Amino acid sequence: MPKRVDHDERRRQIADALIRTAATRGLHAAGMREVAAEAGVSLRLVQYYFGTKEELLLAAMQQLAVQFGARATARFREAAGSAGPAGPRDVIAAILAEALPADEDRRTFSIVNTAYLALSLTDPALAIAPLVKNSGTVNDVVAAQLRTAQAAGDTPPHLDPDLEALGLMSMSAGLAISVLVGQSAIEQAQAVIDYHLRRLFPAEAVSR
Amino acid sequence: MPKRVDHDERRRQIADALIRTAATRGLHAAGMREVAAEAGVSLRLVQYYFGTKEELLLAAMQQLAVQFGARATARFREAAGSAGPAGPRDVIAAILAEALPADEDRRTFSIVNTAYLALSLTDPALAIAPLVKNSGTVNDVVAAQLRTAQAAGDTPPHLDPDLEALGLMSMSAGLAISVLVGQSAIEQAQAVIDYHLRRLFPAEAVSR
DNA sequence: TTCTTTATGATACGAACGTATCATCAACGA
DNA sequence: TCGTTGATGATACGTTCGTATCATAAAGAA
Repeated sequence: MPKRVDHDERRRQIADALIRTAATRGLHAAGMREVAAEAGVSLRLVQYYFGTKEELLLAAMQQLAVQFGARATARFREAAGSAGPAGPRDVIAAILAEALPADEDRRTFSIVNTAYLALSLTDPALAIAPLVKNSGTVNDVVAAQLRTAQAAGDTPPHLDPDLEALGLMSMSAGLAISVLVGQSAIEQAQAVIDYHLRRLFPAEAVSR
Repeated sequence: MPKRVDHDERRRQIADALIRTAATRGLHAAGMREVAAEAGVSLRLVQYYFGTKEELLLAAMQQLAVQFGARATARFREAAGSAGPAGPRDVIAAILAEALPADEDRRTFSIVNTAYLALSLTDPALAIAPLVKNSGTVNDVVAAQLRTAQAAGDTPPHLDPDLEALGLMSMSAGLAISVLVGQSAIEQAQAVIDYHLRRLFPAEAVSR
């Protein structure tokens, strides 16, 4: 076999170029030619790894979800530090903070994620199922963490974990958009998040 | 003067056709030809009333905001009924309920509004300013109503009106998207809204 | 009637897009 | 060395889009 090349790595590079382009010029404006130029490869190669644009869009969407999960995990692992495993509050706080456009990378994620969301609402080719599944999984994780916290006595037992999880994640998504359009500052968004975290975990102090 | 025709009314009809088309096939896919067909007029007439597509997009965006305001106003006027003027809770509940895709009309609004939001993030031609201004105005109204309720003793004084208003509106927007993608049911979204309304107005009972 | 406005029809142009099709070159394992 | 695979280049096809340009018909106030 000649010329060993990591196909998955190449696909990731090209998908990253799409995400970068979509963050600045829009998802619909990110054409095959522009993605190729952003990735530093030829148009022919983009066609080589992704036969169709739809295939490229789907791959980039999935990659976006993977990146988010990895970053959130890394964040609450770091938050826990050497103090044993990460507690429910650390996990939830990490997920919520990761969804806010605090820096350039997360801003890119929020923009492209919003673009995919809007596109999925009307474009049947872009399956809405995986997007919902990813978001639903995060939702379930938050709800499970709340139940754990309730069992430990850190969260008031009268709260509905599923409803609170849905409310938290929805608020986080809404706050991200609010910050993106410049309607509110990132500090305000984080303040709202912190306020509701204090409401859900009244016994513990606010970290950071 | 020959042939009296209400220009504003015609523009409204065409803009409505754009909104209807954008709700089903997407905002970027809503071309001049398709809008003309949806409105039942010729392509030439669309060009006649809106010289540019950008002009049409801006007009439809503004119309979307006007429709939302009118519907929210009508809703809390009806909620108040003959029992004098509408209270702060009625106003806030009406705004939040109006933002949820409970029926076909409101679903259309949510879809197209989300599409505009995503498009504004990357398209400089579509001024983000009016969109932020509209959303910011609603935010201020909610905050003002909260302050009024605090003065009347219906809302706990330790709450920050601005932060609560931002959180409420953001959560409402996030819930709308959650319902649109089918992640959560409209009843769940309304339950989350009701829960937070009870938190903000603990003395009053839940209406409807 | 006459003139201006409203509206339609039939195209046409240039640009951009996704996609496809040639040939060609470099690299590396067998 | 040889053959397979990765990668590039140039280019072309068909479609769709926004926009522009003709001419023309209907309708109502002056």
